[in-house]
Amino acid sequence: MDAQSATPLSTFDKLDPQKRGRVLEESLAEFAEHGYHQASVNRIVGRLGIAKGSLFQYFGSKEGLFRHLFSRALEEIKTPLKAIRDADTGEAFPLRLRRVFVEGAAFARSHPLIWRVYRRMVTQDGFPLREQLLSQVRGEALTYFRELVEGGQTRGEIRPEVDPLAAAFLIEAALDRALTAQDSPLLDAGFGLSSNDESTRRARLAALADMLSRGLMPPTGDTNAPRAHD
Amino acid sequence: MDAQSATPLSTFDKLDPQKRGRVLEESLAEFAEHGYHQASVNRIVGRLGIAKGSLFQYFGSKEGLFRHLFSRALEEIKTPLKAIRDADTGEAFPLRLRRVFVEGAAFARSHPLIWRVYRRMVTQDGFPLREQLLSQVRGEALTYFRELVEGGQTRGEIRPEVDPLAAAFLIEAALDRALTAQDSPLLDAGFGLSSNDESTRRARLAALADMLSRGLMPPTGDTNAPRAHD
Amino acid sequence: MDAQSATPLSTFDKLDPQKRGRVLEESLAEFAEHGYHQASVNRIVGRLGIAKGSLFQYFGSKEGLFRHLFSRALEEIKTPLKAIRDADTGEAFPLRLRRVFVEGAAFARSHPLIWRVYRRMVTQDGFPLREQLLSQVRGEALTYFRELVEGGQTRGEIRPEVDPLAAAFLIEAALDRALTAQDSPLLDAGFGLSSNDESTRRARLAALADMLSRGLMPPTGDTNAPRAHD
Amino acid sequence: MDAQSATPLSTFDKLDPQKRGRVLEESLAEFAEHGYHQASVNRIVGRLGIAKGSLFQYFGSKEGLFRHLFSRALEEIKTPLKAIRDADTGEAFPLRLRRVFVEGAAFARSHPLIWRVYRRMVTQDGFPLREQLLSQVRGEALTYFRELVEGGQTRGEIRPEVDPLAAAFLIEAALDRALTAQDSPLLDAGFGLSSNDESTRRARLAALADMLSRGLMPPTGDTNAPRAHD
DNA sequence: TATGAATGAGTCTTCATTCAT
DNA sequence: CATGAATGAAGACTCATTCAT
Repeated sequence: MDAQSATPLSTFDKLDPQKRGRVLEESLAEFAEHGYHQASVNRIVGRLGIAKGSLFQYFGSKEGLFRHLFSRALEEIKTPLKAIRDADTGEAFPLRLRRVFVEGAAFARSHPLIWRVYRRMVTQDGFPLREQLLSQVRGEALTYFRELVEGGQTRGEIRPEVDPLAAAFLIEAALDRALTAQDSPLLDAGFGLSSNDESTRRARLAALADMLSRGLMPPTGDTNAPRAHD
Repeated sequence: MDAQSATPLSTFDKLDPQKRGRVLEESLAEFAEHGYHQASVNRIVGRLGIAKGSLFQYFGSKEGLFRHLFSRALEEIKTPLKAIRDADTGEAFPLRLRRVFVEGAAFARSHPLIWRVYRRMVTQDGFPLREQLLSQVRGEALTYFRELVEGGQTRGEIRPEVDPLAAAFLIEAALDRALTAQDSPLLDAGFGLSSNDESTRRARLAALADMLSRGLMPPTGDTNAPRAHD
Repeated sequence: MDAQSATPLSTFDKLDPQKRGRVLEESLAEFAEHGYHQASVNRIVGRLGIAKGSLFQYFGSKEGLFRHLFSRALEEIKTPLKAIRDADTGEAFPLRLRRVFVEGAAFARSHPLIWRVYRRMVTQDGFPLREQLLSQVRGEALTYFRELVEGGQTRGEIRPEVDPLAAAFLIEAALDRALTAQDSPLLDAGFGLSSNDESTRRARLAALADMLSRGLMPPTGDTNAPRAHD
Repeated sequence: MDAQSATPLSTFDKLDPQKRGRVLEESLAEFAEHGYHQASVNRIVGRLGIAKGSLFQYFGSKEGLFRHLFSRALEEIKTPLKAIRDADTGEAFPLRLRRVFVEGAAFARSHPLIWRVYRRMVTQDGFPLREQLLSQVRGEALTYFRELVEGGQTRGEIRPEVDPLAAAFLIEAALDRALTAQDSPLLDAGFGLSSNDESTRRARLAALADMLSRGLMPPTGDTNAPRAHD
C-alpha cells in the first residue's frame, strides 16, 4: 500500500538484523531530535560508525530513509489502534473513549521517537511527504473517531444532533494535544500529563475523555434515564 | 520582560519607520514560509534589497532577528485577547466561549504570518527560544482559559467538580487545532474550518465551542441546556 | 597489437557467450550515452543485473572495460573499410570517393554506439587511452586515404601537384564531419545528412565527395587560376 | 543577446579587475583541460586560492560559471571573424578563403583555451548548454561561409551549380579540423598544422584552402584538355 | 567464481557570519 | 553607518574499487 516509496533498496533487507535494527533506531532518533531538514545524514552515519555511502546504498537518499522509517512507524501504529477498536466488548461510549485515550497515550509513550517524528511532520511545511503521509494518517484517525461516535449514536449513547465529524475533530484535537503534552513538560504546562507517575497521567487522560463525553452524552437530566443506575 | 533578547542593537530603532516596517514584514514572511532553520538570511536581504551586513548590524544574528520578531508578535497577540476577556458584558459562558473561538480565529486569519511562525515553533525542537517563548505563551493562554472557567464556576455556569486546569487544557487544545485547521485544508480534512465562506467557518467554530460547553455545564435537570437564560 | 590492454582477465572468456555478448553491448551503450567519465559502472551492472564485483573480475577496472570494448570495436571497423578499399574494380576516383563516403556513412549508421564512443574519444582529453587509440585509428584512416589519392595520381585521375597527405587530411575531415552530422541534427544544421530519407542522405554525401573531387571553382579553361603550373 | 544566462551575479563585476582576470583565466583553463563534467570547482578555487563560496557568489553555480566563460568567448570570436568578412577588398575567392583559414587559425592559436572548450562542447553530449550554444555558433559559422560562397557565385568565381549550403558545410568541416589539428599533434598526424614554424603552418592552411577552391581532379573532366598548352 | 556490502574521498552547493572599505 | 566580498564548515549525494563470504 505505501510500498512504492518505503521499500529500501534491497541491500538493506539483507543486512544483519542487529545492524539493521541499529540503523533504524539511530536514524529515527536523529529525525526525532532534529526534524527532517535539520537531521543530518553525516550525524547519522557518525552515530552508527558506518560509511556515508552505506546509508545511501540502503535507502537511496535522505528522503528514502525517512520514507522507510515513516511507513514502518505507520504499520506499528495501526495494529494497536485497530485492536482497541475491535475489542468491542459492549463497553459504553465514555469508557471506550477513556480506553482510547489511555491506550493511545501508552503507545505514544512506548514509541516516543515515532510520535515525535509524526508530530513534527504535522507542522513542518518543508517535509518531503507531508501532504501524502499526513492526509493518510489524519484521514484514518478521523474516520476512526467518526465511526466511534456514529456507533455511539446508534446505541443512543450520544445525542443524535451531534455532528459526528465535528465530534471526531474535537476528540482528535484533544487526544493529539494530550499525547504531545505527555512528553513535553513545556506543553503540559503543569497539567500532569508529563508526570512520571502513571496513575496521575491516567487520571488526567480520563478527566479529558470524560469532559468530552459529558458534552456528547444526552442531557441526562431528562427523565426516563435508561442508565440512571450506572 | 523578554527584553534581554528582543532588543535590537539600537541601530534598528533609528531607521526610517517605513524601512523598519518592511524589514520586519519580509523577515516574518521568510520565517513563516520556511521555519526557523530553513529560513535564509540571504533570501531575506534579497527580498529587501539591503546589504547582508545591515541585518546583522540591526539584530546581531539570525537568532536575534527571530527573537525580535517574536516578541513583537507576542505584544500584538496579547492586546486583542485581553480585549475579549475584559469585554465582560455579563455574557453567559457558552457565548463567551464562542466569542473566544470566533475572535481567536479572526486574529489568526488576519495575522497569518505570526500564527504560522508560532505554530512552527510549537513543534520544532530546534528553535532557538522555543522553551522560553513557548512556556510564556502557553502559560498565558492556559491562565486565560482557567480564569474563564473559574469565573464560570463562580457564576454557577460550570459544574463545580470540573477541574479548571483540565478544562483550560481542553479548550486550548480545541482552539489551537481549530486555528491551525483554518489555514490548512490538509489538517481541516473536510471539516470546513478552512472554507472560504466566513459563515461556514463561524458555524464550525461555534459547533466546537458548544460541544465543549455542553460537557462543562451542570447536568441541568432543566431541559434545553446552554442557553437557559439568554 | 593492442593486446596489452585489451585482454580481459581470462575469466571473461569463459563466460556463456550470450551473457558475454550482453555485457559488451550494455557497456558500450553506457559509454556511448555518457562518455568515459560520465559513464557509471553502477549503471552498467544495473542494466545487466550482475554483481558489481563481476565486472571488476572480468576487466579489472573501468578503464580495462573500456579498453576491451574499444579494441573490439576497432577490429569491427577495420574489416569493412578494407573491403571497400580492396573492392578496387577499376572505378574512377570520383566514384570511389563517393563509395567511401556512402559506405562509411552506412557503417557509422549501423554501429551508432561504436561511432559515438569514437567521436567522444576524439575530443575528450580525459580519456584513458586517447593518445594510443587515437593515433592508431587516425593513422590508419589517413594512410588509407593517402593511398587512395596516390593511386589516383598514378592513374592520372588526380592532379600530380596535389599533396597526398593534404588531400587525405581534407577527405578525412569531410568524412568525419559528415558521419558526425548524420546522427546529430544539431551538427547537421539543416544540410540533410541527418535526414531519415536514405536517398537524401546519399545525395548529400555524393555532393560532398564530388565537391572534393572537382573543387568549388569553375573548370577554368582560363588562365589565371591559382597557379596552374606549380 | 546571450545576456540572460551569462550575466554574473553582479558581485563579480565589482571585483578588482586583476583578480577578475585571474578567475576567468584559471576557470577557462580548468574547463579546457577537463571538459565540463570533469572540471572541478574544488580545483578551480584551489588554483585561485580563494574560498569555495566565493566562486558560487560570483556565478551561482558551476553551470553559471561556464555560461559566463562561454559567452565571453563568443564575443571575442565574433569580432575578428566579422572583420575578415567585412575587409572586402575586392579579393578573389581563393585568396579570401586562404585568409579565412589563416586568420581563423591565428585566432584559435592565440585563444587555445576558448578553442578547446568549444571543441569539447561540440562532442560532449552532457554539456549543459550544448544545444543552445552549439546551434548558435554553428549557425553563425555556416551562414558566414554560405554568404561567402554565394558572393563568389555572384561574381562568377564559383561554379553556379555548387550548392552553397553544401560548400559551407565542407569548408566548415575542413577549417574546424585544421584548427583542431593545430594544437594536437595527435590529430595533426604529421601533416604539419601543429608545427611550431609559422610559415609551415601557413603553407598547410593555404594548401587546404586551395584544394577546396580547385578540387582534387585535373582542371577539366573534359578530355580535350583545354590547358594542354599551359 | 560470483557476489554485493562497505568504503571514503570526491562532487556541487548553501549559509550565517565577519570585517575592511 | 552601510556595504557586500570573503569565508569555510557543513550539507546531500556519487562512485570506482575492494574483499570477506
